[in-house]
Amino acid sequence: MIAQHVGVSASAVSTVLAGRHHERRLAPATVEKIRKAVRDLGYVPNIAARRLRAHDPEVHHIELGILTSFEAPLFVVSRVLRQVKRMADARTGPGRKFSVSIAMFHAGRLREMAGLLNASRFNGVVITNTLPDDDAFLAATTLPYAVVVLGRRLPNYCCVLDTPGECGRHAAEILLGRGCRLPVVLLPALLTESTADRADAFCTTVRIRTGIEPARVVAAGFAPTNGAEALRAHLGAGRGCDGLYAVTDGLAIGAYQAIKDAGRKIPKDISVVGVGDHEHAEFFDPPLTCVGPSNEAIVEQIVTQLFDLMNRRRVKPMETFVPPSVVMRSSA
Amino acid sequence: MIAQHVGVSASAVSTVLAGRHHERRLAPATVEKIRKAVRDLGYVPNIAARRLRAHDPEVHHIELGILTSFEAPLFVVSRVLRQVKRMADARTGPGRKFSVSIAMFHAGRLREMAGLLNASRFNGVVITNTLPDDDAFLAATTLPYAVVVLGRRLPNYCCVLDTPGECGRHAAEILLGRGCRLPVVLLPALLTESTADRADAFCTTVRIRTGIEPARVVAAGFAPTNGAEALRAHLGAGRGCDGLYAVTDGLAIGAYQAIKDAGRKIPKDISVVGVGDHEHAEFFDPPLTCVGPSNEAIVEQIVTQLFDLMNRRRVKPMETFVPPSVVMRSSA
DNA sequence: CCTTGAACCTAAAACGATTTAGCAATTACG
DNA sequence: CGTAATTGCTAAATCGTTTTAGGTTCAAGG
Repeated sequence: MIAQHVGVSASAVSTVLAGRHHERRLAPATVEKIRKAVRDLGYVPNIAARRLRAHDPEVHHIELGILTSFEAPLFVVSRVLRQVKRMADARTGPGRKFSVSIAMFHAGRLREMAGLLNASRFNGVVITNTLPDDDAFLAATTLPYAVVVLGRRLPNYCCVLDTPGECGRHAAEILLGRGCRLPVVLLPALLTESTADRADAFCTTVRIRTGIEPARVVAAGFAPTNGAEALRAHLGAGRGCDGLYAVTDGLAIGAYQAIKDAGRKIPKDISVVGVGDHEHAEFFDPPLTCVGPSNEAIVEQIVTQLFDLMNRRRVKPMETFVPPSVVMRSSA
Repeated sequence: MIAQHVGVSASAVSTVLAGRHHERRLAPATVEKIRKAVRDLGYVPNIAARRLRAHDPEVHHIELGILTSFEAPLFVVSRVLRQVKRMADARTGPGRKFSVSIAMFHAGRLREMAGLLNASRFNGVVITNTLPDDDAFLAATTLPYAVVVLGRRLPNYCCVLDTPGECGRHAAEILLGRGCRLPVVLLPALLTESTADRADAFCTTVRIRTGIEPARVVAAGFAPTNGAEALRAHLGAGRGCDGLYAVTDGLAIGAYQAIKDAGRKIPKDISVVGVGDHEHAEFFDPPLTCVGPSNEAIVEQIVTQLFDLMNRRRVKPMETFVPPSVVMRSSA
């Protein structure tokens, strides 16, 4: 304990910090001295020690984390969280409690997250929204606890992701089915593995079916503004578009605005297909047709695997592919 | 350690669980025996103990949490998180690291969150989206660490919230200013302190200015569907509406749909004012005029106060009122 | 002067994991 | 056969806090 360097006491500090100096009859002068020392030294109690000391040996505390990057939207993450919490609640009892939390890392800097390597923060984690650097880090070190990776393929972990190539293919088929001749794909500059896969599969499918190479409109980021800007530039330059696949719903929102501003109608002039990663895709105007991860199925898989790993009912890494869900609404 | 009850070993278990049995030359038979015991007993390592042991005494680890209810949307929460993280990063150095995470509680059951009372989970927290039960709990026990409460008034904590009455008043003035004669407020059945305040202030202002009592349309929940349903019923019953204040953007989204389905135009037939708690209010069609918490200002206040509390530069509870931000867009 | 009680503070154990140093038994080597 | 090396494991220290039991000093009461 730092404070005894200055003051003359040891466990009195604890008493003061807990605000129990009255019942323990510490002299007001001592209390003040301790408070001052605490303030001057910028003392920060060690949470791990407190927790170790405070916990009831009869009850096991299980710590679960959902790890995502700061930059990513929280829609899917929050669904995972709710499902994890549901399963945790079902398994909670006397002698068994869970804490579930969301922890964030700067995209590409997962390795810097404290307690990840030495297993001193979580009993189990779901990791998602990683960038290639993070994937490399994960691939290089097998974390010694329950880990499920969402949306990436890593040989040393349990991975859940939508069937590669399927999203893009379905999206292409929907647009071609509506008779589109000038399909366009709207994608962010910084590609994650899944967005890249969607765009590539889309282009490949269109090329194979029609011989046309779809235009790739690149947005500066994931935000609606970025999507609007990029598509506005494309339409403004007079380059054709009668069908749009936005690899992220955020981009689709922006695209809607650009399309409407250009005086075009959805879906009459331009059909739009999104991905379904936005909470309110159903309430866009018109409601957004989506081809994308089947969130319920994916979340279900993730959580099942996480708990299986923790119970050591499953030990080998495996890849689980979940076929995409197709939700036809009126935008295409 | 549980496993030595069964096996014959003590710290060998640790070795096996860390996967270091090769470098420590444990006999394969022993390893298997330990693995089996671990599996059979459902052993869960104690995170607090690991962390206490693992941490470098030279570096202080500060744990910050954003506590919100499962039921609430994460938009504002994620903004708080990002700002907290930014300030934490600025203060990080050798000898000083931060972890920031979001932890959720079931609305009304904050008291059940582990480690809250005995300060064994966080060095500082921001608490938001509480229900009256949670508020009562907080008011009854002063948590002995840095706490900032967002959106509620509690005498024993630092509270940050938008100026009471202002949001509803501004919203009313905007709608009346557009000449609305039949103002309506759309609100959820389960009222939080802030939504109730918005609705009440709105009604009061309208009544004072015009003598009219606005219709209160009550939605079953916070989701767009709830808003759409409620407003559809209202419009369907032939009850008038030429101006709408939705106390939550989720409800506004639903309202948009109901209004459009009824063949009415926004803002020509019905002006709509929202709150600005949705990430993409700007991209609604038409863009949503918002009167609501000035998120930047509030987040700024929260985070400043949190760090001040942790440094003990501020000790007394205080209420901070942030005037609402008004963002005029085309929906009203 | 001795006893008692109050006031104020401290020593030490405990929480559960990891790791270092080292012990005991066996095998290899000269 | 004696010594050294290897194999396979354990005892004990350690991390930082809280709490229990108890110690010391001083004043009051007899």
